[in-house]
Amino acid sequence: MTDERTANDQSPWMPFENRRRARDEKREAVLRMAVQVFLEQGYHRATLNEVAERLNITKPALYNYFRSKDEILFECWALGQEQVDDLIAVINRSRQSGLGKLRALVHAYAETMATDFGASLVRFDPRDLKPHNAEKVRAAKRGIDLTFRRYIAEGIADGSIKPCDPKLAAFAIAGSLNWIGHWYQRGGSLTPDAIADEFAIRLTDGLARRSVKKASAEAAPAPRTRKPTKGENR
Amino acid sequence: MTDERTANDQSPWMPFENRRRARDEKREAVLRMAVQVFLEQGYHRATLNEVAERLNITKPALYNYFRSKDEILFECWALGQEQVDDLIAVINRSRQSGLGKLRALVHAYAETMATDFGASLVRFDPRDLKPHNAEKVRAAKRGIDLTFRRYIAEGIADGSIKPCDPKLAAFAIAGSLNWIGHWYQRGGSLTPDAIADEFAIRLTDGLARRSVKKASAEAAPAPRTRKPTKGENR
Amino acid sequence: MTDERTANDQSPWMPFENRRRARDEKREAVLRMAVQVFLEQGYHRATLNEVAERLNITKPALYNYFRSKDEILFECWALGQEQVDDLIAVINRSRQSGLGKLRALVHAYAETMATDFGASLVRFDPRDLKPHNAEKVRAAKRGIDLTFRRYIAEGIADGSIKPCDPKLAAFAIAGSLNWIGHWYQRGGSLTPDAIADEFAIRLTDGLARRSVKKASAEAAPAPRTRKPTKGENR
Amino acid sequence: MTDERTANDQSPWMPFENRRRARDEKREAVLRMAVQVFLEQGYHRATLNEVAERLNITKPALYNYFRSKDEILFECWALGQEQVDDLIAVINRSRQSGLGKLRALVHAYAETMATDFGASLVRFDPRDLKPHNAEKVRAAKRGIDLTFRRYIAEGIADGSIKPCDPKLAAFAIAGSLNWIGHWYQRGGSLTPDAIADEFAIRLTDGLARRSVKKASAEAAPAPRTRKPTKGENR
DNA sequence: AATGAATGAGCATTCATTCAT
DNA sequence: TATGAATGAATGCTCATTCAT
Repeated sequence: MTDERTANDQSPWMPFENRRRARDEKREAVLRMAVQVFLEQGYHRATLNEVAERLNITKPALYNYFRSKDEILFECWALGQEQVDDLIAVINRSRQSGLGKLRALVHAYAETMATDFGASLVRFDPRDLKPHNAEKVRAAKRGIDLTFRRYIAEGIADGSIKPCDPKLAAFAIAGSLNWIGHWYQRGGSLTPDAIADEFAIRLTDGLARRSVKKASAEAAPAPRTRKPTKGENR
Repeated sequence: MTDERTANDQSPWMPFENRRRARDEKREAVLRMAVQVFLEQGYHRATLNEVAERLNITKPALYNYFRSKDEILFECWALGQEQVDDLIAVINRSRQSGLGKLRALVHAYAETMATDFGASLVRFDPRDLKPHNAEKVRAAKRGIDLTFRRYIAEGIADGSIKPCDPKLAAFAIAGSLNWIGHWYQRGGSLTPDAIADEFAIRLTDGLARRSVKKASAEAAPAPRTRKPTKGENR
Repeated sequence: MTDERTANDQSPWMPFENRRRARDEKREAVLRMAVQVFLEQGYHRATLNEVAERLNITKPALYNYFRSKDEILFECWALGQEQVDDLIAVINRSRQSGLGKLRALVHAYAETMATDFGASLVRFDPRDLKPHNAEKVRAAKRGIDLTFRRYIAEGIADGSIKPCDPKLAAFAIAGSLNWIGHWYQRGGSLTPDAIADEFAIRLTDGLARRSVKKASAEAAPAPRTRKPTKGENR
Repeated sequence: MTDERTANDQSPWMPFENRRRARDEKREAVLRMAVQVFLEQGYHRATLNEVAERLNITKPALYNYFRSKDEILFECWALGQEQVDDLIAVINRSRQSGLGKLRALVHAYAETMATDFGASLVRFDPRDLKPHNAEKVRAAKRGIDLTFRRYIAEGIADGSIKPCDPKLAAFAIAGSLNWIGHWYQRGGSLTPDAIADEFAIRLTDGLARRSVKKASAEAAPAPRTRKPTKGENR
């Protein structure tokens, strides 16, 4: 923590840059500690004192970086959301069948759920946020849900996924994944990657026109289709 | 103590019975209102005042029926757990394949998740309870999880379920189901029964040695998506 | 509780008398239990529920006999005060020297302090009473104090007591005695009578123109320290 | 408050010192006010609000210095106990006969009883404390009692005190002294010093092998520790 | 940028007391 | 007379937030 400070004193050329970097680093450090404490104890039972103490600072110091406890909560969520947004963006850019995209999303999302910020997406309660932010959260959740549905619809359209109700299928899959955020614990017998692998298969196998096992046994190349326009999914 | 009272009246055991029944009814009314408020606002944001006011009584009156806020929380959970215990007991007594039991459990559990007390099983935080009760909750959760795994293992043993890791499969299924407690809202477009039907198929189809569709296609020429005869699932 | 009731029903001839007697007996029973609980736990920590439960009745039942908790407290005190008043009345009527009266008072007061109602004289706080009653208590306390002083003054006048400041002497003696109410416990190694004997000597010996020891040594060749015939002390 | 700032510029280690001192001073101020309110109204009737308001702060501010109401009570008691411990330590170090030590203790203890913190030793109820602290209090009380007994026993051994039962003698003396804490009021006609003088003589005269009066009459220089003149009061 | 101190708002809980039965 | 139920009043305590330094 004091490292940046000293660094700052030693490099007077870019004091501003350094300061801002130091500030951002501290901000992040707060979030990393906060998300941990919030997950560990629950948002309401967790106190800012606890967060501050673990950072070896005092409570009011937190207010240099955040305006309120719920803003901290929101930022924790936002970091997790950012991860998901990125991961969706990558998949969106990829050229795969609907099933392929769905599997990629399941895999990546499962891994995310095993991180602190990822878990914060499903273990924090939007009602603890200011209405303004709560709405952002709800919108983002809807967005993720729609992405699941879209991939499924794409898969149905391109024949990689058996016809089904995308809405309920998405709920089922998302439920399994979100639940990871509740039961996964670091240091358990399962690595996030293993979980992700397993879920990517299991959750989509029932939907696949050809199950993974059979498909790979037959060595049939994954059916590829064009990417349908968004309008088509809806 | 109440003997003179009862003896005094005409129906010796009625008044006492009546009193006790009235008391139990009120206790339950409190729980029904409390679970509603707790789900609606979240345990910490909800105040006993709110619960009491909605019941047209005053806060201290609640203490005639419960010793503390967290005891109310626990009792809400307990009512939900009771439902699940009952439902598992019934399935345990039934003579079905592992797959059959699993499907029956999925169906019944899904329906339970759509009730207030059912949702309280997954939306309340055991850490809000006294250690004593928190442990009971955790034990019960473990119990449910083990039931899922057991049915799967049975299914693998009797050939109705494809070989797989019961632990992860159980997590995946339970996750989907538990998530219902988070998104289901009364008055939505989906009835609990419809959800339960759909989940019973979808979540188990991937595990079944023969998928529902194929199996029914072979057995009966009526390809059903949504609503198979209930008898079939169970 | 029901005993009086039945007795009442069986002897319809004097129902009124019986009722009143029963009522008074219950009233006293309440006071005996209350003083015990109050002493044991302290007035504020003690609840009427506790008192009632130990009597196998319910809290509101107490209100048939007393108007308020502090009235119970006052009545406990009053019973103790009555004892002291009686005991002073007896001594006042006796024909003794001032020293003799003082010793008699010390002895009797010490014994009283070892009773529940006696202890209530010094262990309850008048500020817990309604102003009306608090004033009665204070007046009575002053009365006792004045009695001590009067006996001392009488003793000085009649030569049985060495000249001294009656006020401070009374304080010193009363203090020792009152303190008994704080430390005495039933079942301890000292009997109330033994304590009373000892205090009667010790607290007055310093005041006596002739100490007990010397006096008795002159009168009788049996030097006694601990246990003179009761008659002698009084 | 501005003091630290100025001091800060001049002496680097001052501000911390100053802060701590300021804090300690405030803590003490709280205790001084609290003991006053507690004595005045009784612990249970006194509210932290009252204490805070008299200090021109708000209730929660008190929690910067103490963890709970009963901790404040305990600290009040502790300050008084400290005084007594010190005073006993001094007497223990002195070279006097048992009688001399006893008289010194009586005198000093009497004076202490006329202070707020001294009175708190006997007017607060250990049962209002957490078990942990209550035990400390009881142990300390036993310690004081034993000190009285020890001095008496020493006196008997060295011949300065007439043979007697140290236990009861200690009770009698301590009772008189403790009672001071109940009746003494600032602004009364008696000064603490006068009371102490009087009690030191009166309470020990009965025990002395030679009474003060006689002894001084015989021209034996009274072995005095604390307070020579004022013979008039005696 | 950081801190000690203070505050305001809120909430669970307790308990004497009342009342209808 | 006794009870179950309900209430009002009060209070200790917590904690996010602010402010002067």
